[in-house]
Amino acid sequence: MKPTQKHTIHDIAMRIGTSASTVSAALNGTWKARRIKEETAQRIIALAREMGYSVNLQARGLRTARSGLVGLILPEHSNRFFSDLSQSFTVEARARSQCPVIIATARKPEEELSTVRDLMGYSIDALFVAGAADPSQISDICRAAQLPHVFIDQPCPGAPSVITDNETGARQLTEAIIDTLAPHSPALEGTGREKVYLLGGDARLHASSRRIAGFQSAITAHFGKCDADQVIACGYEPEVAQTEIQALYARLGGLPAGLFANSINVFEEVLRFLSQRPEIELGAFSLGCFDYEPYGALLRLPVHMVRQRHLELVRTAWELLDKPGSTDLVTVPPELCLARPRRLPPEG
Amino acid sequence: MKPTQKHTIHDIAMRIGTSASTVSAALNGTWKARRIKEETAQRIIALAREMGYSVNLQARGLRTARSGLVGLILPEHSNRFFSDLSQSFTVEARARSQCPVIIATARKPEEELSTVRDLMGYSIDALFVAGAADPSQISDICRAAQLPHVFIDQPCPGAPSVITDNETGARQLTEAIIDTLAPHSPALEGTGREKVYLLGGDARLHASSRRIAGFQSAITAHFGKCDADQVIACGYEPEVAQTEIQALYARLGGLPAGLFANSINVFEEVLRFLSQRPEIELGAFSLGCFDYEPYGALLRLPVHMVRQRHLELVRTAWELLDKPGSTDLVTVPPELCLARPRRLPPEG
DNA sequence: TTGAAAGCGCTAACAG
DNA sequence: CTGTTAGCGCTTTCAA
Repeated sequence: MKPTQKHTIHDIAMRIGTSASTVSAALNGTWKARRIKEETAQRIIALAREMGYSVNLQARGLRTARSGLVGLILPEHSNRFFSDLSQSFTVEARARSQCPVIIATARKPEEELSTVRDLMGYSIDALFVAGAADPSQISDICRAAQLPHVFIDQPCPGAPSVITDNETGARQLTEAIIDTLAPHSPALEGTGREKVYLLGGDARLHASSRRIAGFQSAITAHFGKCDADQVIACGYEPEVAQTEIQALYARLGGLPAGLFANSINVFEEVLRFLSQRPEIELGAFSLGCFDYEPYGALLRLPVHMVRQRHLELVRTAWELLDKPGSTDLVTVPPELCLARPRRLPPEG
Repeated sequence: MKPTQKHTIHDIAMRIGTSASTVSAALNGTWKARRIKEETAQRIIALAREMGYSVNLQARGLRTARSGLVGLILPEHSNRFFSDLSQSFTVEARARSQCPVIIATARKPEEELSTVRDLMGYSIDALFVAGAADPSQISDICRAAQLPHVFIDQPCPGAPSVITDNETGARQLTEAIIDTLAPHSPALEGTGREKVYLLGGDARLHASSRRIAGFQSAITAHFGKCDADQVIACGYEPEVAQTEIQALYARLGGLPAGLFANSINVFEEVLRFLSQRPEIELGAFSLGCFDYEPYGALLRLPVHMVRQRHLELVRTAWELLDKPGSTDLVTVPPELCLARPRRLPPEG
């Protein structure tokens, strides 16, 4: 109960009357292989516990050229998806008796690189990279240092990557939006208000382009065509999204039949806009979000959501690491979270 | 551009034609103090960069008995407050050129302790503990190992702690709820529906008890008294909170004039309940939440919120660490996030 | 202005 | 079954 000073294996060796290497073996579990007498091992272990001894992992790491640390870099902590990832990563790391080191790099390429270098200085055993701004440079550095690494969410050409199946997810989400469309109203025909729109995202990015493809395929399957104006890939900036939703509303002279919000930020802006509209308008509006936010389920307006399977992503990433040399791009289907049906029609 | 193998200061020393100690000094910044010729230092630095060299921090740490790592343990990542804390902690750590190691311990005391021991094995330079389930044991271990540590959010007697000023925050939140109460309706007098209630939390916990005190003081100041039944400290379990809100509604025969949700979980249950009520009932309902959730501002119902100042908490914690031996309990006032006034009366 | 040498605490041959 | 020895890569006296 009072491990006042830092003890070393030598202290223990001395008190037991044995050598440091025996103590080391007893304490790190290799004693069976080293044919240490069971009783000796137990005595050592018992004393160590009594003294409150704990190994110096820096020393061990220096000697073994490993560290027991596994890194995860991600853009930010304050984001549901990434904090879910952190959670899963922590659980999986500990299950493998590794110590997770999670660092947010603010979507800045330079910060990503310097963080990677930092982590390499600590001899981390592996690096996970989620949502990287600059995947290939990171991969270059890791490869040069022979550091096993894997990308999550944002893939890297030539390096093992695991991402969500954006196209399938988008198709399913679009179908759900279509399924909850209000009954067809001839009055709206030709106004553009009878259509479903996709808002947000950057068509040049891998993820967005797949989502757009999924959206278009579902729309075409159901309506026979998908007009160019139904895809508003205006990026991820909240201000821009807000402007666009307002513009769309003005152009159509009201809400469209349905909307596919292509990211949590965009969704937030849509809600902000909707919170200013009279409830009556929402009655015939079908909304979906490609991202997950539990509060979405608490709105009075039903919202379909797509949720990335963070645990699956992390587990798959670890598996990719286990078969070295792989440059696979693995895809994990997301989870579709359907809104419960509307309970309270606007007329109360 | 191709740092293929791991280099050491000896490699550099050899190629420059100098000694390892000179290289070491040149690279770690002590070269001025060691009176190394500027030109030598620069040549070393240039070559190191060219070779893509990076120090082995485990070796440095072993030698110096430090590590450059600072730990933060917290209950979970998937929680707005804690992920905000992680974010601030990361920024502050990097500003001090330390490497943040953030680990979630699932509110399990054993996991907290084993994580602390793990981290101590890596010779972390300091430990931050947020929302600990078992503060005093953690503090004991740290003190025994002479590891500087500080508690955030959940204080520890006898150890430096920084927490939010719960009483003031609760008083302000209650006042905000009172300020937005619907005009007094004589019909409700005596039914209990004219009162404001506090729901959730555990009166035995430090934080809850301060919040209850703040609530009662604001209520008493305004109404002249605060009945015992106005405080429903039913814990943090969502199921229980859901039951309680339903029971309250049944008992009063409708929504009360106002409600103080004493945690994010409880708030979520309140919203879940409200999402099932017709909008017309919400017109005369005043809601506040002691916690912050950005989606709260996107609801059609105005919600007042109290937000802990995560950056302030982290900064203050770091300051406490800088004046060693302190066992202060420092309090940081929270931020009151007032709902914008109701824009859309129920009649649309 | 610099180099040599010792050693941080541990592990892993290699001898016994 | 166990002890001795030789480092892992770095920092830090101490001498020169």
